[in-house]
Amino acid sequence: MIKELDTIETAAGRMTGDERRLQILKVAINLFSQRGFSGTTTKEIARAASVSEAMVFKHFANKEELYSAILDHKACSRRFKDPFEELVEKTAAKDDFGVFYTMALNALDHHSEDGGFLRLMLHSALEEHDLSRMFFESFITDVYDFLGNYISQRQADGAFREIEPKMVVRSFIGMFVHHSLNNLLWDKEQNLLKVSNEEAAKNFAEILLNGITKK
Amino acid sequence: MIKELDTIETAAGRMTGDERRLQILKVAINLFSQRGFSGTTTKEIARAASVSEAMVFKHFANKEELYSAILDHKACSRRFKDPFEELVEKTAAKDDFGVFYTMALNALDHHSEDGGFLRLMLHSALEEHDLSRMFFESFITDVYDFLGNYISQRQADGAFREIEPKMVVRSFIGMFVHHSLNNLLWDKEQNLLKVSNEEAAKNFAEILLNGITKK
DNA sequence: AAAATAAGTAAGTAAGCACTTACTTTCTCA
DNA sequence: TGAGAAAGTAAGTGCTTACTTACTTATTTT
Repeated sequence: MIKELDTIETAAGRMTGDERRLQILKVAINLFSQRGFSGTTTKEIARAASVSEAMVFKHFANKEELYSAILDHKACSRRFKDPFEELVEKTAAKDDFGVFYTMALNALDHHSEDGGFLRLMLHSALEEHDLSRMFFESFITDVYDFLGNYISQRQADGAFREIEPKMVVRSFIGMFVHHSLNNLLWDKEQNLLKVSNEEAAKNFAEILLNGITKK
Repeated sequence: MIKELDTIETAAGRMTGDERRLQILKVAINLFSQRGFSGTTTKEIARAASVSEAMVFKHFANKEELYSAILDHKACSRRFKDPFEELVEKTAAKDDFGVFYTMALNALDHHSEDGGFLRLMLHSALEEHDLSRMFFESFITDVYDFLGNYISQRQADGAFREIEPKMVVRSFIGMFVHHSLNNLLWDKEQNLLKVSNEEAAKNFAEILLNGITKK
């Protein structure tokens, strides 16, 4: 909302084509995440990027293509694979708390750093755009596989109770995603519940682990 | 999507003012929940209600007021209080599983019966409309109080571990809300995870209860 | 059955939308 | 240094939007 200005990195002035393209893209990401696709006008995008509307259409054939470009940008630029790297050691060490804590904390930090990301995902899911569908198919299914496999393995070890692993994954993801959604949409001032991401991650991991370990 | 026709209750024909008003409102709720506020045109609403656009504006001064009317309608018509009644007995009986199971199942059933409700809430939250803010302030805070108090009480009984009750409530709500969101937005065909509401509610309640009871 | 009232519409209006055209300014390098 | 290329714009285009006006039809009331 007040962010409109700081996205325009170096005031105005002439840029190279690639610079301008990227700048328009970033401005668009910002606006789409705030107002959604149909709620954002190309005029607003141009204004926020301090260029004429014609420049927007020089770089992107139409509004729809701008939206698709966001998909490429977010999909490429995001380190959607590396949170796993950190987790692989912890799974190897069978550090149950470490696995769940790290997973939750990474997600919570990502969500609070880049609130626009969640908003964008929600908007595109509601508008039934490809953006969230592709994210879901490429990333979320991986998370379910990764965590699901770990849980199965620990069940085989006799460490965890017998429950459908996917139900466990869904429960856990639900905890921190819903927490981020609350902070982003309904309880921005955190009147209802104010905790650090570390504290939240710790609580979520503890509840879940106690919930699934054998006594 | 295919629903457009069955909302028009008795084909066309002349209606009384109140009947027509309600019919337009229902049609609007349907469309707003699918496409959001800025994604829905007054022309579409009129078409879906088989009346002229002028009729829409005879009953609602402007598009904004239509949105507000939805708030009144949903807030009044909903039995936002009675899920508690069922819970009160269970809390009185200190039936821990019953409390959490019933809460989850009620919510899950409500969400799958009326998918439009969740979509409407999300749209209005993203668009920063009053609809979801009022729902949050009137209903969600009550849930936190109700469940939070129960948890505190059971902690005093020595039945539950010492954790911030509100963190427990958030964890639990997260489980089933996220589950509904998944079924509604990302995994409609339930390829990733297919369970009945009863099964899901049972699992959520068990995980949470084991997660917070003293050993 | 005439007068009054309420339900309904066809055909607008001005502003806003995504997108284009025709043109100017600034940079680059042979 | 000057020609070609790329960055930039002002001022449109036709269509869609939320909303209105001036009128017609059906139902009640007396």
